[in-house]
Amino acid sequence: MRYWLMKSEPDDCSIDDLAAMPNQTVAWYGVRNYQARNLMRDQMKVGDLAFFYHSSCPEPGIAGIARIASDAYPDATQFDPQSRFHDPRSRPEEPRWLNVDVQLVQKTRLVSLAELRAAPELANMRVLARGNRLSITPVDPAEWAFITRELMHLPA
DNA sequence: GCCAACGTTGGC
DNA sequence: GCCAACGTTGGC
Repeated sequence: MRYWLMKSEPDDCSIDDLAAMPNQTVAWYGVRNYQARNLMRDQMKVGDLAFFYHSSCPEPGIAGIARIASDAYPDATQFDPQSRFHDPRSRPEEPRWLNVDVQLVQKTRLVSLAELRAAPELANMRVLARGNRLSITPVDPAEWAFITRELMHLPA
């Protein structure tokens, strides 16, 4: 089992939006970066856990925990001309973009980006690396354990 | 709104 | 295949 961090703009889909979805599950649509797509396609497995991260907002940080709830499958928005994620170069017989489904495990207190940066234990965390722009990054088990136990105060 | 950093595009 | 120009991300 692997751990992940997935960025979402709360204006688009916040942790509370996720909680309000049927089954508390949402398709992680809109990924238009090949590295992030490949991680979903090749590395993610149903049952993996992910930090749900709020980005591009007044208080960036981890807002909850989610579970990968499906394998990767074609992202419907790429074929929707009304969608801002529409990709006219993608063909239904050979879809370019994929998404997984993500299900809420629990909302947590907001662990801010500043807190993450301040922890020496997280110095090598991928999402904190200089210039990182990937919206989906792997999280080491030790980093996961540190954040959930020491910052979120969840039982091990 | 600024801007650093990185990804993508497209001419050659 | 190179690489300059352009677009996007995302914190501040």
